[in-house]
Amino acid sequence: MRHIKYRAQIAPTPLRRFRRAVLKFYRTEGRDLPWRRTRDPYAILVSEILLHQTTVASVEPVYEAFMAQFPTVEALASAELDTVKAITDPLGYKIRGMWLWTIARRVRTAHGGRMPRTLAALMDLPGVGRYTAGAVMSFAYGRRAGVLDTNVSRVLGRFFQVPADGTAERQHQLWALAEAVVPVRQVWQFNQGVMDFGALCCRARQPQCSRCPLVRHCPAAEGRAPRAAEGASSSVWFWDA
DNA sequence: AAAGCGGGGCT
DNA sequence: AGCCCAGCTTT
Repeated sequence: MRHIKYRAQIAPTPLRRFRRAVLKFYRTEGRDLPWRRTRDPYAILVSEILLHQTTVASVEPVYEAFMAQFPTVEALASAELDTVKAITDPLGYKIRGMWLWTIARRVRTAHGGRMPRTLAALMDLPGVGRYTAGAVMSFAYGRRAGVLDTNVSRVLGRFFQVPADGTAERQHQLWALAEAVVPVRQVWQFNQGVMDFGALCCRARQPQCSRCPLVRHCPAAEGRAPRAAEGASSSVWFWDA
């Protein structure tokens, strides 16, 4: 077997349980964020780039200001770079203003003014990696693409017991999982939900296991709460396909 | 595989 | 003082 791609195979029960819990979590506790009120791929992309290694609370006002001043990709393409950077620089990672401006100009010149519609075309844009491209595919276009950010990495790593070494192999496994767990329906709600679940419940520090719907089935919650007596292990394995 | 980007928030 | 934050690009 040549050119083998890893695929994650997850036992059906933990997978379904995980999906159900995430979707319910989003219905009941999901955050109301400005970039969740639109399906405009341009607006989604702007939000995602501003959110790189930056907290939601910091991004919110900047996103509002950015969209007010540059409501369309054409508006951004026609703007002076300095006016863009004036808005985005305070967030840090100051290259992002240049990225957004360059993206807009490239969309105008190379894509006829329309946002790219495929994962590959999106990833070809400066500052757009696999996460951001997947976010646009699922949040703007409703496509079944995986998203792996710091939240999803932590949640999947814990629940599906991916060893927390900093290796490329771990990243590989996490990406395979991130794509495998996305349900066929309710892609948007699920991907938003995993991130909310990670941000609000399965947090990096002081995870809220006591109010976690999955605590009885989570290997990482050992000692934090009673485990289910049987069938609790979320077996995950990988093989060449 | 590792470094660099970066300011803000929270412990 | 240290860790974390809806990552990506460059050595």
